[in-house]
Amino acid sequence: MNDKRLHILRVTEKLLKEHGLHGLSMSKIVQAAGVSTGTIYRYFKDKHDLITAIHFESASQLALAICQDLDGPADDRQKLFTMIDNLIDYNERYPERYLTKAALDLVSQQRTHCDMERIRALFAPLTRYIEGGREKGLFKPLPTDILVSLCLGPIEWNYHLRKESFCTLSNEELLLIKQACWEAMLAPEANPGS
Amino acid sequence: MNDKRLHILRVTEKLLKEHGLHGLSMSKIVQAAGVSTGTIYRYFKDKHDLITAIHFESASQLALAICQDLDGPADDRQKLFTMIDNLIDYNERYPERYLTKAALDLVSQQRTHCDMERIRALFAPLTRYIEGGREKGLFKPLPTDILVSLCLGPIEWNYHLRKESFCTLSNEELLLIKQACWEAMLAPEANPGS
Amino acid sequence: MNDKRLHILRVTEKLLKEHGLHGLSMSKIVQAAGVSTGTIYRYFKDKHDLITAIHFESASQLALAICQDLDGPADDRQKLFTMIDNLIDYNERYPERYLTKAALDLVSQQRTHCDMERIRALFAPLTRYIEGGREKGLFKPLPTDILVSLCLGPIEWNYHLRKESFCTLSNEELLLIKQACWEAMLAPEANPGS
Amino acid sequence: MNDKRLHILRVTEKLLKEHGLHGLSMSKIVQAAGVSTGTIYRYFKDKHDLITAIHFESASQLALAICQDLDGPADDRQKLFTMIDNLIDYNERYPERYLTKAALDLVSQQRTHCDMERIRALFAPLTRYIEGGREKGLFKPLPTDILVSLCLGPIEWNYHLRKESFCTLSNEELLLIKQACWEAMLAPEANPGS
DNA sequence: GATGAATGAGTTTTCATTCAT
DNA sequence: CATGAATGAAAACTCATTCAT
Repeated sequence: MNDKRLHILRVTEKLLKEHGLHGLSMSKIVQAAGVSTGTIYRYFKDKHDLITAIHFESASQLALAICQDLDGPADDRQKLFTMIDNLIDYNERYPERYLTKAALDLVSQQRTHCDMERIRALFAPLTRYIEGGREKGLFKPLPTDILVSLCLGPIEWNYHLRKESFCTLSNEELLLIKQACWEAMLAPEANPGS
Repeated sequence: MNDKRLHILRVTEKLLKEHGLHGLSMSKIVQAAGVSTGTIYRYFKDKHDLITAIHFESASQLALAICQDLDGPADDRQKLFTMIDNLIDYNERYPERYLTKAALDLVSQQRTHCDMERIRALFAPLTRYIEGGREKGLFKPLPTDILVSLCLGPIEWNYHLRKESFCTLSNEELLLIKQACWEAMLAPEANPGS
Repeated sequence: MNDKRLHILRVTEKLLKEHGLHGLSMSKIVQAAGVSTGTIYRYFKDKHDLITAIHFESASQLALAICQDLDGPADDRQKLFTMIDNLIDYNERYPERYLTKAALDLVSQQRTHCDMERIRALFAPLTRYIEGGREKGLFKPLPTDILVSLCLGPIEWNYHLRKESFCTLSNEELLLIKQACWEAMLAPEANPGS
Repeated sequence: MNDKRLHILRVTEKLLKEHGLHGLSMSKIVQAAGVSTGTIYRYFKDKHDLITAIHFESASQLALAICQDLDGPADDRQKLFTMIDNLIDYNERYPERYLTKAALDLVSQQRTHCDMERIRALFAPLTRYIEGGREKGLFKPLPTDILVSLCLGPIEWNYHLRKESFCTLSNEELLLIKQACWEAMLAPEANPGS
């Protein structure tokens, strides 16, 4: 059944968050998941396959979380604010995400092109948003990656450094931050003050 | 001599960058460094100690690189531009740094308080810069960590995702980015356009 | 199966007797037992655990050997003679026992309280015999340990020093010895000659 | 100087008593003795040589301790009582002796014939005592080793089992024990009561 | 399909000993 | 004579993977 596959994935993800890739062994998974050694190899070719699957799941979930409610009718500024809220929400709910991501990065460097494409597809709403804004002349004339870094990078980096200070910020402070991220992307002409 | 300790550190760092923590074994270090097994254990208590030492070195180097030429007479905007240039420089010269950092984070979560203090001290020029600006009313009234994330996060995150596109950017594009990072920190009243 | 655990124990014991704890290595056990490295670690947590298990087995066997046929209807003097015969028999059959015991003592000093209790229980017939005799006024009014040392100590010490001369003694000589051990325990009033 | 050799011997002996042979490493000796690695190898050919030297020292000390004041004018019974007192004294002062002895036995099985002869010579007063008594018809017509086991074995075995109960015994109890050891050796005709 | 005992190559670590200074 | 850094063979132990049941 696919239930078992999912169960193993969930348990492994939890162990990764707790102990990191270094410190993850198949026997720990076996113990924690309550299945037998052989069973894991029925659902995953080998350890690498399991890790890669988790990487894919993790990236997918992040994409889904960020892009939630993005294609609605709101204006562009509001859309970014929504994404940032989504991102903060996601990070607060899964506080160890970045550790996991970092661990996975090291293993799955050779992740299949196919997987990359599927993940990229899940981020499509974000890409569309950025590219749309740039074409309208609203955002700076920079590569998409760079624009994404300008508007979401500060939040991501902050969580990466594990300064979990966002949840302690007041609404005014959060607004200041969101406004800063928004303005960072704006084209000079769209941002007359600078 | 301390030469040998340093030599082992350098070789290990190189191996870490090439194969990740995952593919690092003491015997590989022994071979690559041209020393005997026992020698490593003369200078480092065990593998963990060696990894921790590299982490410390790595963080120190980043701090030194970023804060280079920061205490000169330049104006605040120019100082940030210098730091960003330093950061880009450093990342271009050590393109695998983030892989290493990510790997190290997973191992050295329990790094000693003492080491943390020493690293923090190396970042002091950056901290002083941020706090000075905030007190002058130049920067937004936000915690230091957040301000650092706003001005350096975009670059860091971009490198973290290994989109090594900065070196392909034109000078105009780089200027746009730096300006965006600068404005992200500025207090609303200091940034009349927003 | 528990067969394998027992097999490893037996093989290890043999190696201990041949080379002492000093010359015992896991790889020698692996070779001698014809199992793989990992298998040993399935049945014993680590080397110390294996040694401790052997200690326990060894003490159990000694207790069983000594106390054999002790609870029968024989008179008290005959009972001691039986025990001494058992002890000599056991030592002749396992001539290296003391070497093993000495080796184990050094390692298992911190053997679990639980194990101690189980071993003590196996010696219960001996203890009962001694205490019964003392209460009857037949044996000297001394602690149980001391009485045991008086009646079995000479034989034990002799084997400990590896003067394996008992087997070369005549029946008359053996009888003299046994009689001496018996009289050593007797209360003065029960032993009118002294 | 011979001072250094003696110092190393003493320190090693102490370590042996504390941790057993298993757990004794040259580096521990180096640390505890405050000399350099090379120095040990100036005074002892190798580890085995060092252990053997300690064995010899240890056996010598025991012999000296037991045979102290043995050649005086006292009667035979009093002489045994003196030896037993000496033995108890020695064991109380060096409570870990047997552990050390056991450890050494395992290593020095192949101790040189020459050393054996020298140790045997140190026990000569004891041997003379036993053999003299036997020839007089006072002791049982048994081999010397056996007679030694009969009169000193109980005490030795008791200490071997680390029941350090002798120091808690009253003088009457001690007298009972000594008397028992004495009688154990006596020839039947010399011990009319049995 | 599921199990988990068995495998053994590979890893980390120890430690007696040597030798250049 | 003394030192202690360096050595490297050997030890203890791990763990991804297989396969008979």
